Amino acid sequence: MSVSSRTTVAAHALAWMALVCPKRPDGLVTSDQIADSVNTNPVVIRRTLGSLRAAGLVDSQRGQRAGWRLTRAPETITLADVYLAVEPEPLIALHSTPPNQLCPVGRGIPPVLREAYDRAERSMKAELSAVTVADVLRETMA
Amino acid sequence: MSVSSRTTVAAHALAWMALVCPKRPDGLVTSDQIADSVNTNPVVIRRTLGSLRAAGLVDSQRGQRAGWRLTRAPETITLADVYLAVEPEPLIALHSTPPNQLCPVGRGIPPVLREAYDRAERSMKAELSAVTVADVLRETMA
DNA sequence: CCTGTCGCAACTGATTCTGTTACAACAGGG
DNA sequence: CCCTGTTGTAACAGAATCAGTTGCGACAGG
Repeated sequence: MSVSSRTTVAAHALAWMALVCPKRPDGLVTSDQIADSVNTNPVVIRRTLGSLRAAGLVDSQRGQRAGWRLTRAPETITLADVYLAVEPEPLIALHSTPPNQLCPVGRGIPPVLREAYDRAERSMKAELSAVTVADVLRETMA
Repeated sequence: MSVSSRTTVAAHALAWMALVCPKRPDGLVTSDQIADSVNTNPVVIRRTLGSLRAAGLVDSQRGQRAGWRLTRAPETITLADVYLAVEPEPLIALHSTPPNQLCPVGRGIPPVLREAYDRAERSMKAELSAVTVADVLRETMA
């Protein structure tokens, strides 16, 4: 199975905010407006941006002047930051039920695979960290 | 979401075969025996090994002398080969429904993200290709 | 013909994801 | 002090996928 599309939705939302927020007097955009570009439901956007807020990438206001805002310059937000904020699970899953502990392979293999998987995941994240939201927006508009 | 445990099941099966097959006169093991080490159902093993057979990593015989056998030395089978054989999907999914084509971000962002994701996936596979089934078995038995 | 295993289809229950509805909480404007 | 528009969040639906299971035909040797 693939990793869910949450990273894509989050990256899209951030790129759109990087484009639009500077044009607004208060720098705020609503989940409805973002949802219109991503073509999904505002609640999906609020859920995803909620994870990004927990990671410190955006913040939100309630009330009459409600909306969302970037807390960092788009040049300083990488796709690795986005991925980390919305995908807490390890990239590759181990056994769904523990293997046979009476077998030396079943007993010994989980940590070995875990370590190899973790190296692979770190390598993937390193590649993602080479691309910023500003890069994504620039290439998107080109 | 995480990538499914199929890679883990496949790697476990191959490591177990690398350990056990040499001890058998005909070099064959059954899906039942592998399932006992992985602690799952033989049909799950046959499904997974079926993908590995399609990738040329193992083969199988039917009839009275039925069973499975490695077609390559474990030193030449990497975790990238295993992953490739059992996980056809791209690592990170794009939008589940196409974004708004009337928005420049919605129109332009999918290929930009796709390319960044593909670089990340290649980097992950490169790391996986540094580990062979023989490595996994050796570290598992240590 | 008998036996043991593969091959494969079909089904189940659990899980997860995306999308949706509903509504309270909130903050400012009038 | 109410009105408004948005966030925050719970709850639910439908679809997809996964791991596991059952059943049975296909097959190849003894």
